[in-house]
Amino acid sequence: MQNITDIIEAYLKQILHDEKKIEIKRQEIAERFDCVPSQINYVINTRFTIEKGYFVESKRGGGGYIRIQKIVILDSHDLLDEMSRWIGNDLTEQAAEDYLIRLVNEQLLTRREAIVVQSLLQKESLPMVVEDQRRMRAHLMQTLLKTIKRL
Amino acid sequence: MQNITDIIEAYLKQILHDEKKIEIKRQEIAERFDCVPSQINYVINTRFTIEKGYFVESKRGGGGYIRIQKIVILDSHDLLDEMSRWIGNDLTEQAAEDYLIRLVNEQLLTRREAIVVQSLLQKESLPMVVEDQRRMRAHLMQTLLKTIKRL
DNA sequence: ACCTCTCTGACCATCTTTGACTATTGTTTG
DNA sequence: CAAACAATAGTCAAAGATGGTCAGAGAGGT
Repeated sequence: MQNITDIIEAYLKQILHDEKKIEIKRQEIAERFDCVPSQINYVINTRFTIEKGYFVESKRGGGGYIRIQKIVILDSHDLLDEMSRWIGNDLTEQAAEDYLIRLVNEQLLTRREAIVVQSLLQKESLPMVVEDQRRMRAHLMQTLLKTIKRL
Repeated sequence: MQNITDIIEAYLKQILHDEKKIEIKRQEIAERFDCVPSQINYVINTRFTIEKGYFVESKRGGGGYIRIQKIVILDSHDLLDEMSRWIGNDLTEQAAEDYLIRLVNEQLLTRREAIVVQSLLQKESLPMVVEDQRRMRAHLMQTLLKTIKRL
């Protein structure tokens, strides 16, 4: 626990223990721990990832900030990872529908949510040649799986 | 929330909470918050857009004013049609988010649904050049609006 | 030595603030 | 009434204020 990364990590987690969400200014934290600002990005990228159960938002410019909140990781995390692996970067419309049905059955999505997503993944919504469509559909589904983790 | 833009935004919205329409003088507001007049234009252009559900009118010259009102579209079918028209075939990520927030406020989508859709419309989910991205995003949003009608 | 994790800094992206210049409308004057 | 003047608001580009990225240097362990 001697390196700055660990120290900053501990500092932030200690605050998160009390508050369910914190908002920091990158520059301020960097000054407080006497390091370069990008160090804060490193801490966040290695210690506050979605896999570790954190959701991070930020804004640049005047009045900018970095916001971190703890999220609940679903039990079905493994299912999502597996699906992600199965899908890879190619997905047909039928397969997409099957996956969505599965997600609804697992109660990871509501029926309405599945309908919305399905409509966005159907070929009519993806105006491009079929191979691109399938790649695009896979890409969108991958995004969905990631998003579900923080719902 | 220390930047002037957010402060002025909050001030105006707080008034709009009680009055359904406000009329301000640009110079006056600028003085009250000790900023340049064009700052007020910035606030209006970024925080009181049509996507966010505001209608702004103004007049120059003696007795000039800026009038802001919250747009109320009672019939949700009409709202969806209006949005569809506003969007056309070009949509930025920020505008998309604003529309989704609006849909949530109008209770046409749940928060979760909006988050899912937003994640699918963000640039990371649309691997193509920016112009195509915007066209694609508009296309997907149009699909969404159509889908909502039959949910 | 080699590998992995950490740290740094130059450069990039985005949002905000400012001010000079422009456009429009109302009022006064010749 | 037209021209000048006054009073507003709009536009836009540059500067300021943040946060993000990435490649390479540094440090610690095997």
